[in-house]
Amino acid sequence: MQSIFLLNMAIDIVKILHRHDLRSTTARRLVLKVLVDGKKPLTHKQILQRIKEEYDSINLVSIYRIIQKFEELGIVHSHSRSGGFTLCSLIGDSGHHVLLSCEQCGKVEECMDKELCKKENEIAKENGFSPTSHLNEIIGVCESCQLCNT
Amino acid sequence: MQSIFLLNMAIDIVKILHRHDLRSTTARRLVLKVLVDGKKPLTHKQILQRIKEEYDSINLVSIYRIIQKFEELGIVHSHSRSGGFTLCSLIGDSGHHVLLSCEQCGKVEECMDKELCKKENEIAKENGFSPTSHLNEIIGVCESCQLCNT
DNA sequence: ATATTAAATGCAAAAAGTTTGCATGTAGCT
DNA sequence: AGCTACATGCAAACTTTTTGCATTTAATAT
Repeated sequence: MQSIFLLNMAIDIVKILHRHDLRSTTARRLVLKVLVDGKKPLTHKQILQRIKEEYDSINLVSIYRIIQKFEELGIVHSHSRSGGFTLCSLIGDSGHHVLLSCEQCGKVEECMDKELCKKENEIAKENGFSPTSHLNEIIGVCESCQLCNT
Repeated sequence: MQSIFLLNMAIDIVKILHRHDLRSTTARRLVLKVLVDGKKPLTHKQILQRIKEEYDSINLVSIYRIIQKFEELGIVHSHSRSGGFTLCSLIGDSGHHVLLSCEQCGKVEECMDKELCKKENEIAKENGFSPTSHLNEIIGVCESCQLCNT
């Protein structure tokens, strides 16, 4: 795999990797770049597709391993969903991940909410749990599908 | 498959099925009974195991189909989790499902919370979503594992 | 620059979960 | 009891995810 595109890759990407004591490999840079640019949760396959379209080909297995590593280090969250796929999203510092998934068009959006996070920590506490992370999914019908239905 | 145990099966089970216009088959009664008795989320395989242990053998495929049907009718929720398995739990009328899963011992508890439900509906509304259901998972360390760690 | 070494990747194949097609069996009804 | 539509079992397909091993590569020292 070549690294032609390394030059115009945001420096942050490499920084993030080094900050976590990760070797800055081409595959890792690409996965991270796609997640940053994507600005929304992606499945492993989608990550692969985007990398293929925009850059070069890498192996799906590597994406699994990279995501796993990123997750261990707290760089991404992966969220298993019914239907047999898993969404991966960057962990920001803006609070708590909530997935809004439309049961009609299948679109998945993501939003953040700090209050929800707080509330969940309370629930954890009430049950004797020491929380490390949360996952939320709200299933419903999105705005555009609601309009179509009328 | 015999129906020896049909006699001492709570009448509610059959009622629930009929209320949803479902044929009261042995397999469905067993799945429902195990979920009711279990009082906690179970995977498809766990449901199968319990049925095998306590009653008779049925096919895993049937469990998948039964759970799918139950889910369509709003009798159960299934919650995909990282690690490649899906938990099925009865939908009660006590509010909102929250899974508390311990990352050390793997134990999964379930609790209900109406406020969380309300908060999530607000979030959905803010994002133009018309919510139909929610899923929550709080990952952390349970009480007993915390004690072991000290 | 080159060599070294531990770590990361690619490939193939296995493993696990889930779905599908089809023949058979059964619940609910007459 | 017989009919019919629906449910189940079985085998096999399909999808996602994991694993083992040989090869390649990043980071470091020479």
